[in-house]
Amino acid sequence: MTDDDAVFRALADGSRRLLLDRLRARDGQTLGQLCLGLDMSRQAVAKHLAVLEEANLVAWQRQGREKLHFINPVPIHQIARRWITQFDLPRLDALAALKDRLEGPENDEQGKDNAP
Amino acid sequence: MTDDDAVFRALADGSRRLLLDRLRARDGQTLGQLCLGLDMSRQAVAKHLAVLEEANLVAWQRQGREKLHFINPVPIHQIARRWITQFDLPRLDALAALKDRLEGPENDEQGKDNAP
DNA sequence: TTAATACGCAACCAAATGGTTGCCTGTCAA
DNA sequence: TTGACAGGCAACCATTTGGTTGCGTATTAA
Repeated sequence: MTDDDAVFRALADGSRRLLLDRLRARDGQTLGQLCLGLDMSRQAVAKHLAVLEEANLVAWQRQGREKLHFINPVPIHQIARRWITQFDLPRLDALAALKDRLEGPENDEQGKDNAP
Repeated sequence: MTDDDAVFRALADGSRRLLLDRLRARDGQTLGQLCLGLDMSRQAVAKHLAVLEEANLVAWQRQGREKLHFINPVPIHQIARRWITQFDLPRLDALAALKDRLEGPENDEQGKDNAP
Protein backbone atom coordinates (compact mmCIF):
# COMPACT_ATOMS: atom_id res chain seq x y z
CA MET A 1 0.00 0.00 0.00
CA THR A 2 2.35 2.66 1.19
CA ASP A 3 5.56 3.01 -0.71
CA ASP A 4 7.40 2.07 2.46
CA ASP A 5 5.51 -1.15 2.67
CA ALA A 6 7.59 -2.82 -0.02
CA VAL A 7 10.75 -1.69 1.73
CA PHE A 8 9.66 -2.97 5.13
CA ARG A 9 8.58 -6.25 3.61
CA ALA A 10 11.83 -6.59 1.74
CA LEU A 11 13.82 -5.94 4.88
CA ALA A 12 11.76 -8.42 6.86
CA ASP A 13 13.71 -11.37 5.53
CA GLY A 14 17.14 -12.21 6.84
CA SER A 15 18.39 -13.61 3.55
CA ARG A 16 17.53 -10.36 1.83
CA ARG A 17 19.24 -8.31 4.51
CA LEU A 18 22.24 -10.55 4.00
CA LEU A 19 22.16 -9.88 0.27
CA LEU A 20 22.08 -6.17 0.98
CA ASP A 21 25.04 -6.62 3.28
CA ARG A 22 26.95 -8.40 0.58
CA LEU A 23 26.15 -5.74 -1.95
CA ARG A 24 27.18 -3.11 0.51
CA ALA A 25 30.47 -4.92 0.96
CA ARG A 26 30.96 -5.10 -2.80
CA ASP A 27 28.60 -3.38 -5.16
CA GLY A 28 27.82 -4.50 -8.69
CA GLN A 29 27.86 -8.26 -8.17
CA THR A 30 26.20 -10.77 -10.46
CA LEU A 31 23.56 -13.27 -9.44
CA GLY A 32 26.12 -16.05 -9.48
CA GLN A 33 28.50 -14.14 -7.27
CA LEU A 34 25.75 -13.36 -4.80
CA CYS A 35 24.81 -17.03 -4.67
CA LEU A 36 28.26 -18.28 -3.78
CA GLY A 37 28.29 -19.06 -0.06
CA LEU A 38 24.58 -18.94 0.44
CA ASP A 39 23.21 -22.49 0.76
CA MET A 40 20.28 -21.55 -1.42
CA SER A 41 19.42 -22.23 -5.01
CA ARG A 42 20.17 -19.61 -7.62
CA GLN A 43 16.47 -19.16 -8.22
CA ALA A 44 15.82 -18.51 -4.58
CA VAL A 45 18.42 -15.76 -4.60
CA ALA A 46 16.95 -14.41 -7.81
CA LYS A 47 13.56 -14.21 -6.16
CA HIS A 48 14.99 -12.38 -3.19
CA LEU A 49 16.70 -9.96 -5.51
CA ALA A 50 13.41 -9.44 -7.32
CA VAL A 51 11.80 -8.46 -4.04
CA LEU A 52 14.63 -6.08 -3.30
CA GLU A 53 14.32 -4.62 -6.79
CA GLU A 54 10.59 -4.12 -6.36
CA ALA A 55 11.30 -2.24 -3.15
CA ASN A 56 13.79 -0.17 -5.09
CA LEU A 57 16.53 -1.28 -2.75
CA VAL A 58 18.53 -2.88 -5.53
CA ALA A 59 18.99 -1.81 -9.12
CA TRP A 60 20.69 -3.73 -11.88
CA GLN A 61 22.38 -3.33 -15.18
CA ARG A 62 22.89 -5.75 -18.02
CA GLN A 63 26.41 -6.41 -19.11
CA GLY A 64 26.50 -9.05 -21.79
CA ARG A 65 25.02 -12.15 -20.26
CA GLU A 66 25.68 -10.88 -16.78
CA LYS A 67 23.35 -8.88 -14.60
CA LEU A 68 25.17 -6.59 -12.24
CA HIS A 69 23.32 -5.67 -9.06
CA PHE A 70 23.72 -2.38 -7.27
CA ILE A 71 22.44 -1.32 -3.91
CA ASN A 72 20.29 1.77 -3.56
CA PRO A 73 20.54 3.21 -0.07
CA VAL A 74 17.89 5.88 -0.59
CA PRO A 75 14.78 3.99 0.58
CA ILE A 76 16.46 2.80 3.76
CA HIS A 77 17.71 6.29 4.24
CA GLN A 78 14.20 7.67 3.94
CA ILE A 79 12.69 5.11 6.26
CA ALA A 80 15.39 5.55 8.83
CA ARG A 81 14.85 9.29 8.67
CA ARG A 82 11.10 8.97 8.94
CA TRP A 83 11.14 6.53 11.82
CA ILE A 84 13.75 8.46 13.63
CA THR A 85 11.83 11.66 13.28
CA GLN A 86 8.51 10.03 14.12
CA PHE A 87 9.66 7.84 16.93
CA ASP A 88 12.67 9.44 18.37
CA LEU A 89 12.23 13.12 17.90
CA PRO A 90 12.82 13.74 21.60
CA ARG A 91 16.01 11.72 21.47
CA LEU A 92 17.35 12.98 18.21
CA ASP A 93 20.23 14.54 20.03
CA ALA A 94 21.38 11.04 20.91
CA LEU A 95 22.41 10.78 17.26
CA ALA A 96 24.83 13.58 17.75
CA ALA A 97 26.37 11.58 20.55
CA LEU A 98 26.43 8.56 18.25
CA LYS A 99 28.22 10.54 15.62
CA ASP A 100 30.72 11.65 18.18
CA ARG A 101 31.31 8.07 19.29
CA LEU A 102 31.75 6.92 15.71
CA GLU A 103 34.26 9.57 15.02
CA GLY A 104 35.88 8.65 18.32
CA PRO A 105 37.71 5.43 19.22
CA GLU A 106 35.34 2.66 20.40
CA ASN A 107 31.61 1.90 20.50
CA ASP A 108 30.03 1.02 23.81
CA GLU A 109 26.60 -0.52 24.38
CA GLN A 110 23.57 0.87 26.14
CA GLY A 111 20.50 -0.42 27.98
CA LYS A 112 18.20 -2.97 26.39
CA ASP A 113 14.99 -4.10 28.04
CA ASN A 114 12.49 -2.24 30.08
CA ALA A 115 9.48 -4.55 30.21
CA PRO A 116 7.23 -3.79 33.16
CA MET B 1 17.36 -15.90 14.22
CA THR B 2 18.98 -12.61 14.96
CA ASP B 3 17.34 -10.55 17.63
CA ASP B 4 16.61 -7.95 14.98
CA ASP B 5 14.75 -10.48 12.95
CA ALA B 6 11.68 -10.33 15.16
CA VAL B 7 11.72 -6.55 14.97
CA PHE B 8 12.05 -6.46 11.20
CA ARG B 9 9.30 -9.03 10.83
CA ALA B 10 7.07 -7.14 13.20
CA LEU B 11 7.60 -3.92 11.31
CA ALA B 12 6.92 -5.61 7.99
CA ASP B 13 3.17 -5.43 8.43
CA GLY B 14 1.30 -2.21 7.87
CA SER B 15 -1.32 -2.96 10.49
CA ARG B 16 1.35 -3.39 13.10
CA ARG B 17 3.07 -0.17 12.09
CA LEU B 18 -0.31 1.48 12.42
CA LEU B 19 -0.71 0.07 15.90
CA LEU B 20 2.68 1.46 16.81
CA ASP B 21 1.61 4.81 15.42
CA ARG B 22 -1.49 4.76 17.54
CA LEU B 23 0.46 3.86 20.63
CA ARG B 24 2.93 6.56 19.86
CA ALA B 25 0.05 9.01 19.62
CA ARG B 26 -1.35 7.81 22.93
CA ASP B 27 0.51 5.35 25.06
CA GLY B 28 -1.05 2.88 27.45
CA GLN B 29 -4.14 1.96 25.44
CA THR B 30 -6.20 -1.18 25.94
CA LEU B 31 -6.91 -3.81 23.30
CA GLY B 32 -10.42 -2.46 22.86
CA GLN B 33 -9.21 1.07 22.37
CA LEU B 34 -6.66 -0.04 19.84
CA CYS B 35 -9.35 -1.91 17.94
CA LEU B 36 -11.69 1.02 17.56
CA GLY B 37 -11.35 2.34 14.00
CA LEU B 38 -9.46 -0.60 12.64
CA ASP B 39 -11.81 -2.74 10.51
CA MET B 40 -10.29 -5.86 11.99
CA SER B 41 -11.49 -8.31 14.58
CA ARG B 42 -10.29 -7.94 18.15
CA GLN B 43 -8.45 -11.22 17.87
CA ALA B 44 -6.59 -10.06 14.79
CA VAL B 45 -5.41 -6.98 16.66
CA ALA B 46 -4.48 -9.15 19.62
CA LYS B 47 -2.37 -11.30 17.34
CA HIS B 48 -0.61 -8.27 15.92
CA LEU B 49 0.05 -7.03 19.42
CA ALA B 50 1.45 -10.42 20.31
CA VAL B 51 3.90 -10.14 17.43
CA LEU B 52 4.89 -6.68 18.56
CA GLU B 53 5.32 -7.94 22.11
CA GLU B 54 7.50 -10.79 20.93
CA ALA B 55 9.69 -8.28 19.14
CA ASN B 56 9.81 -6.31 22.36
CA LEU B 57 8.31 -3.35 20.60
CA VAL B 58 5.28 -3.28 22.88
CA ALA B 59 5.02 -4.02 26.58
CA TRP B 60 1.88 -4.29 28.63
CA GLN B 61 0.58 -4.06 32.12
CA ARG B 62 -2.51 -5.57 33.70
CA GLN B 63 -4.91 -3.20 35.33
CA GLY B 64 -7.93 -5.06 36.60
CA ARG B 65 -9.56 -6.62 33.60
CA GLU B 66 -7.79 -4.25 31.25
CA LYS B 67 -4.45 -4.72 29.56
CA LEU B 68 -2.66 -1.49 28.95
CA HIS B 69 -0.18 -1.48 26.09
CA PHE B 70 2.94 0.62 26.00
CA ILE B 71 5.33 1.23 23.19
CA ASN B 72 9.01 0.49 23.59
CA PRO B 73 11.13 2.57 21.24
CA VAL B 74 14.42 0.90 22.10
CA PRO B 75 14.47 -1.85 19.43
CA ILE B 76 13.60 0.55 16.66
CA HIS B 77 16.18 2.87 18.04
CA GLN B 78 18.80 0.16 17.90
CA ILE B 79 17.91 -0.93 14.40
CA ALA B 80 17.81 2.59 13.10
CA ARG B 81 21.20 3.20 14.63
CA ARG B 82 22.64 0.00 13.24
CA TRP B 83 21.33 0.49 9.74
CA ILE B 84 22.33 4.06 9.65
CA THR B 85 25.80 3.29 10.82
CA GLN B 86 26.15 0.25 8.57
CA PHE B 87 24.57 1.68 5.50
CA ASP B 88 25.08 5.35 5.71
CA LEU B 89 28.30 5.86 7.54
CA PRO B 90 29.60 8.11 4.77
CA ARG B 91 26.44 10.18 4.95
CA LEU B 92 26.08 10.32 8.65
CA ASP B 93 26.61 14.03 8.56
CA ALA B 94 23.34 14.28 6.67
CA LEU B 95 21.71 13.58 10.01
CA ALA B 96 23.16 16.72 11.40
CA ALA B 97 21.50 18.59 8.55
CA LEU B 98 18.29 16.74 9.33
CA LYS B 99 18.48 17.81 12.91
CA ASP B 100 18.98 21.37 11.82
CA ARG B 101 15.97 21.22 9.52
CA LEU B 102 13.82 19.71 12.25
CA GLU B 103 14.78 22.41 14.68
CA GLY B 104 14.16 24.91 11.90
CA PRO B 105 10.84 25.79 10.22
CA GLU B 106 9.93 23.36 7.39
CA ASN B 107 10.92 19.98 5.99
CA ASP B 108 11.69 19.69 2.30
CA GLU B 109 11.96 16.54 0.22
CA GLN B 110 14.83 15.06 -1.67
CA GLY B 111 15.44 12.80 -4.68
CA LYS B 112 13.79 9.41 -4.97
CA ASP B 113 14.56 7.05 -7.83
CA ASN B 114 17.79 6.28 -9.57
CA ALA B 115 17.19 3.04 -11.46
CA PRO B 116 19.51 2.68 -14.44
C1' DT C 1 29.29 -24.46 -34.81
C1' DT C 2 29.17 -26.24 -30.52
C1' DA C 3 29.36 -26.24 -25.80
C1' DA C 4 29.60 -24.02 -21.53
C1' DT C 5 28.07 -20.09 -18.94
C1' DA C 6 24.63 -16.81 -16.90
C1' DC C 7 20.29 -16.05 -16.39
C1' DG C 8 14.73 -16.29 -16.97
C1' DC C 9 10.31 -18.64 -16.61
C1' DA C 10 6.91 -21.64 -14.77
C1' DA C 11 5.10 -25.16 -12.07
C1' DC C 12 4.98 -27.01 -7.86
C1' DC C 13 5.29 -27.59 -2.65
C1' DA C 14 5.39 -26.92 2.52
C1' DA C 15 5.10 -23.77 5.87
C1' DA C 16 4.14 -19.30 7.65
C1' DT C 17 0.91 -15.48 7.82
C1' DG C 18 -3.21 -12.77 8.49
C1' DG C 19 -7.56 -13.31 9.24
C1' DT C 20 -11.97 -15.33 10.90
C1' DT C 21 -15.43 -17.63 14.29
C1' DG C 22 -16.78 -19.81 18.57
C1' DC C 23 -16.38 -20.37 23.15
C1' DC C 24 -14.18 -19.85 27.73
C1' DT C 25 -12.26 -17.10 31.84
C1' DG C 26 -11.69 -13.28 34.78
C1' DT C 27 -13.29 -8.70 36.60
C1' DC C 28 -16.31 -5.02 37.64
C1' DA C 29 -20.91 -2.91 38.59
C1' DA C 30 -25.98 -3.15 39.48
C1' DT D 1 -25.39 -12.84 42.46
C1' DT D 2 -25.90 -11.90 37.99
C1' DG D 3 -24.86 -9.74 33.87
C1' DA D 4 -22.00 -7.07 31.03
C1' DC D 5 -17.41 -6.02 29.76
C1' DA D 6 -12.35 -7.02 28.59
C1' DG D 7 -9.71 -10.22 27.15
C1' DG D 8 -7.59 -15.36 26.10
C1' DC D 9 -7.53 -19.79 23.60
C1' DA D 10 -8.07 -22.81 19.88
C1' DA D 11 -9.61 -24.37 15.61
C1' DC D 12 -10.00 -23.34 11.11
C1' DC D 13 -9.27 -21.10 6.43
C1' DA D 14 -7.18 -18.65 2.27
C1' DT D 15 -3.32 -16.51 0.71
C1' DT D 16 1.41 -15.39 0.73
C1' DT D 17 6.05 -16.73 1.17
C1' DG D 18 10.36 -19.03 0.65
C1' DG D 19 12.00 -22.60 -1.42
C1' DT D 20 12.60 -26.30 -4.89
C1' DT D 21 13.10 -28.59 -9.72
C1' DG D 22 12.98 -28.64 -14.67
C1' DC D 23 13.54 -26.58 -18.80
C1' DG D 24 14.29 -22.68 -22.06
C1' DT D 25 17.05 -18.63 -23.92
C1' DA D 26 20.82 -15.51 -24.70
C1' DT D 27 25.79 -14.72 -24.65
C1' DT D 28 30.48 -15.97 -24.67
C1' DA D 29 34.46 -18.99 -25.72
C1' DA D 30 36.59 -23.09 -27.93
